[in-house]
Amino acid sequence: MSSDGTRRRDVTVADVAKAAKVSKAQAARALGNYGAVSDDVRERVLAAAEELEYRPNELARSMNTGKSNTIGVVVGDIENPHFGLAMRGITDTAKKSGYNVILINTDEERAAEVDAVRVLLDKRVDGLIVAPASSVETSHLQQVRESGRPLVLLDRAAAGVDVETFAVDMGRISYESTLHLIEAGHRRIAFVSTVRTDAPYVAGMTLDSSQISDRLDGIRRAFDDAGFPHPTDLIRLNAGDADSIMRITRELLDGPDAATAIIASDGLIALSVVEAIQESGRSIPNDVSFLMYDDFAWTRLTTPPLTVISQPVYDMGIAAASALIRQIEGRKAAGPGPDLVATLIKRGSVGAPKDAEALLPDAEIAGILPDRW
Amino acid sequence: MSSDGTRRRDVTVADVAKAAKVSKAQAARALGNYGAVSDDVRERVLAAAEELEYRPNELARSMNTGKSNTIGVVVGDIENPHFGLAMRGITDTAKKSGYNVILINTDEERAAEVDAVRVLLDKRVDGLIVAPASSVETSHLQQVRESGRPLVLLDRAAAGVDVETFAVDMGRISYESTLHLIEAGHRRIAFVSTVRTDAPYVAGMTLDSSQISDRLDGIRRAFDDAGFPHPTDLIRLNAGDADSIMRITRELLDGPDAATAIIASDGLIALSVVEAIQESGRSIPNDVSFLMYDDFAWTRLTTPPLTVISQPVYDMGIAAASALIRQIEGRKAAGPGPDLVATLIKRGSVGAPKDAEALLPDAEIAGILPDRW
DNA sequence: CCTAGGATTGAGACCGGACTCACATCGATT
DNA sequence: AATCGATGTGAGTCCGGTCTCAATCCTAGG
Repeated sequence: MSSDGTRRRDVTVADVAKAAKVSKAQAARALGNYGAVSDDVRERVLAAAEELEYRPNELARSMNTGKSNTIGVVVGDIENPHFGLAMRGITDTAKKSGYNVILINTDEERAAEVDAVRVLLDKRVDGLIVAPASSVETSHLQQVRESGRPLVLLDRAAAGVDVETFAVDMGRISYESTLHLIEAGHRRIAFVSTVRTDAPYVAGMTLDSSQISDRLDGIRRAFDDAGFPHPTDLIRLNAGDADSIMRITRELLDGPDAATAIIASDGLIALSVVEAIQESGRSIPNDVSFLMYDDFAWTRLTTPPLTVISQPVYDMGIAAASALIRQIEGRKAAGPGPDLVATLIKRGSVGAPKDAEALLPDAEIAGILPDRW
Repeated sequence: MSSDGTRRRDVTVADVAKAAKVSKAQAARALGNYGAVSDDVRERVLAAAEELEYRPNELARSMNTGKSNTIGVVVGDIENPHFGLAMRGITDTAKKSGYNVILINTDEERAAEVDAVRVLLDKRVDGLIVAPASSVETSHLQQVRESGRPLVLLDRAAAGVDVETFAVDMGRISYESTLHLIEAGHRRIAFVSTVRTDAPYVAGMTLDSSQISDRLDGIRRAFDDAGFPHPTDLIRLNAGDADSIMRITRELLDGPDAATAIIASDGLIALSVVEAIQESGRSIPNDVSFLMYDDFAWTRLTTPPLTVISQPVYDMGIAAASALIRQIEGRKAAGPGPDLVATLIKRGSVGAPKDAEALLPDAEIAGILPDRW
């Protein structure tokens, strides 16, 4: 056991003061390094503190400074390396400025998120970084706003919550990527996401995730601009666990009207989609083309290496934390934040569809492609 | 900006009490759900609280209960999915029991870890889960012990720190895996780890990481039992970033005495090793066999899928958090914890070495293999 | 030598809850 | 009707710091 007889009560300033034979106020001043303290007193206090192994109680300190030097982070799933990396950016930045991080995982459940936000507010964090599970039901975030506590959003925007948001322009990159697929000859392009919806997808509908809405918009615009109909039957939302994703993938690839290309909405989905493709005996990109969000290191290791949409996740974490801390400390924004742009990294998983003879790299498509391509 | 004129000072029990026309004590009782309160008072107080949107200040509460309902977690690298998953186990478990988690990343730096522990102690966390960067220099962990605050170790043991530790038996699984490679015909088996050492490796030396020491012991024992000399020249520690790992891998595969099999000490190392192998134009397992720690989903996606050592990381997180919370709440261990055993999952990345004609599946080896193989 | 003004210092209030203690209140018991 | 135990209740203390304020100490200028 630990007990060496004495049940060690924490050493407080009062104890140090007594040992140094000064008033509590003086001891506190010497320890806290504020106010006026004579060298003599300071020395005695510091010596006593050392001797007694005094450690300040941050809780008490926070109580009357009103600052906890802690920021709360609410994400859907840290198990997802996407958030793991963002988290890294956040903690690295926080540490540099002397802040700690309380992390709460919501499993992408709004109820859990509401709870998380409340708990963090109750714990008097100095500010919050939230990756909102829903971009629509955001009353709890508005409440944060009203509480006056700084708030910053990560990864996704939230309707009616006018705060700094650190996310990439999904519409743009989605458009660009879809065009890339269309240019390769694909018309039957599927999109698989775990975002939950009650109603089936229709163009322009409001989804719980602004991110996904934006991506779908990008896809639609690409098809529109290319002059082809957008195959909305291939939009698969509500993809849940690994099994369900694999099932969906098999469905997508079966039948006369099968998809010729699949876009996976995140790294976790990608794993199951690729696994299902491989299991079905199909090859990428000969039988199916594949494109995914997030450039994880392992995407270079598959055969062929995967074409991905790289997002500056670590930088997003840094930017979010920096901005939050700036707000906490009441400083004005020095300038526009860093450009958080996603880029399409073309590797080997996108090729021409099998029935490629049906199409040609027509001027019609080439015409709409930006010059830099 | 946010100010609607009033600089909203937090609503306190005193405010609620006044609004409900009762004493502060009564309001506190009604709100905190303790002591004796008449129905009438309770109703009025709760109504007033609702009206004023009262929220308790957890800091204040923690101050005089001495409980913060927060546990501190110190890991080397949250970006590493290994810890991401463990973290998930921890947060899931903590949430169930009403605890929050403060996460600190140490970058595997001991100084940062010492700091982290101190900060968390100062913040009066109720307990700590640490994945110690060093299994040797553990004075800061002993101090935690002395402070009387519950402590639990994750992933790695620490010398002189007698607390519950949740890690798999690395010696056993390393032995088993090495035997698997030896049985396949390998004699030149390399091991790549990022663990830092000053001196070059010699058998039995003390490393900063008990985990790696145990693995190396396992390898050595396997070679001993199989009756072959352990090629210590292929033990590569101090592997740093991706570039350095790739360089090391190339060295390992070059020359007349090249390695015929490589064991990667974790998922991050594995990525670079495999990339280097592929880049060098070699194929797995025809030119090199490969084995790695941690069964990440992507390891099934490479060609061939990789043979891995699966660790119950999520369960380790759960077990660690459960045990810690049990200690915090002063309960005795109900029984032995769950068995945290690693298993070798044989997939396609281990084959016979190229010069396989030199050897045969001799009885000598078969003899030492456990029956269940 | 005297005094103004800055440097030191200690007492005590305060942050926002939890909790102790002494003092009602009240129905039930005998 | 007097008594007793079980509630109810409010005043006030405490947790461990920060910070205000008035008092005291010095030292240099006059």
